Amino acid sequence: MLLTTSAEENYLKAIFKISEKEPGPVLTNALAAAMGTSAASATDMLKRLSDKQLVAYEKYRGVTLTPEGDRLATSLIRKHRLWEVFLVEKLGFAWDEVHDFAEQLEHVQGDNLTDRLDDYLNHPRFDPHGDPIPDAQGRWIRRPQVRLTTLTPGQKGIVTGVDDHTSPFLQYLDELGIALGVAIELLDRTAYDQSSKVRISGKEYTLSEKASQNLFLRLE
Amino acid sequence: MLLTTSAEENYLKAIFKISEKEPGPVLTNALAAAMGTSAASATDMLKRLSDKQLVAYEKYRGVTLTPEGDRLATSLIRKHRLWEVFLVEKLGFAWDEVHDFAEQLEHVQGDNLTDRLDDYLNHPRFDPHGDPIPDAQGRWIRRPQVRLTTLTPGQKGIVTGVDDHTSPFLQYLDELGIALGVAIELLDRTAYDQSSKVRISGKEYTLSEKASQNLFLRLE
DNA sequence: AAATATTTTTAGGCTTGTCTAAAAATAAAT
DNA sequence: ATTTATTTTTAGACAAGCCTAAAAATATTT
Repeated sequence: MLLTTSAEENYLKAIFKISEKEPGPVLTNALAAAMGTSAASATDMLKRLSDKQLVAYEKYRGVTLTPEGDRLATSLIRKHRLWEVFLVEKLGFAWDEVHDFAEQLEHVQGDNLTDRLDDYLNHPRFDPHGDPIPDAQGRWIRRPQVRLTTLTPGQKGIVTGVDDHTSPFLQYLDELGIALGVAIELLDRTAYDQSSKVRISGKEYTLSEKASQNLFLRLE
Repeated sequence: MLLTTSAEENYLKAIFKISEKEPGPVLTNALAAAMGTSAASATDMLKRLSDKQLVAYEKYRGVTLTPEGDRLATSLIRKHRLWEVFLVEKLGFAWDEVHDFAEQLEHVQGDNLTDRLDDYLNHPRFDPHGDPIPDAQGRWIRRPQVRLTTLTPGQKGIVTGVDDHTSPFLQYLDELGIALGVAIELLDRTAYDQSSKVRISGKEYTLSEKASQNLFLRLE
């Protein structure tokens, strides 16, 4: 069994998430930016993670996760998302309040806690933001979903996720009545600023390009 | 708002617990022993806690909690015990499995988490080991309870708590069918080794003085 | 009251994780 | 192909939390 600190785990998660978006090795600067630290600190940590065989790191060439590092990062995401489900479903927090708690809870160590939590929550497959929760074997469910910006006027979709987990965005969605499972019809796209005219349960709204970019939908 | 690290919080809790048992200021060696660190490390930490006004520390004279330190320690014990209730009641862990998890969970920071957890658990007043859970205002419920070693033969009691939270003891109690709420009658005390002959739901057992010492009962 | 024993603190070091500034390597541009 | 710009690494520092060994303070004996 391998011991990891919270700091190491956070770096692993960041490497995982950057790798998801961009192919190829993760560069030091990108990692430092994601972690809110200096490039020097990132280099430092990469050496430690490399010593622990959690990443494959080549000087000046960037870093990738080893199978073990990938397994660990996946497990952290699983834990984070399961705790988010707990906080929303059981403790009644709003979807914009749970991130910081989950960020701490995901580092709690010990046998079986995650799987028991998973059982207790009835094996949820998506977290309160619509993100998939890997199962105990690290398997992911990928749903076909597209950004609102890719729809053509007249198309309809069901909200399945968000690509911005910050409070201001989530609270803005709350105000508009946008939540997971809500149906949205794209009425028109304004040529000037690419904003979206949409219909949500009968009412019409205008969403900026930025907001539209951060909304994932399953097409009807 | 005051920021504390997990290490600081653990020292505060240790000071609180030693203060509960012995009157007067807590001495450096006692604290170091409780924390499993050296006296030098304890001195080091006492300076930090003193700077943060969480303890009143006088060189060579020992340490006491300030009102703020007491408030914080109480809150940590509240959090620890609420999480233990969660782990046992909701996740189905045994009473000997939850300590290490709760030790980590008690350090999770953020507004309202504890009170929401308390609501969700229906404001339990005792944890799975029978220890009282302070309320949101830091008020304690003290129950009249005595050790099995103080009973005279013929007296009966209901198990209300344990004074040893380690797995070996708790599992031993499981084997004997001793749990919170179970009735025990002291039949006899062996003069030679002070062991207790007891009756538990019809069956007779012998408990060592050590085990008897660690069992709390409410007299019938 | 002086000597001895115990407790506590100080001094100096180590690791983790951070920083800034300088050096080195790589990439881009002329 | 050199120069210039960018990225990355190294070097040296610092705080938190721990250590051991030595010094200082307090307590106990004689």
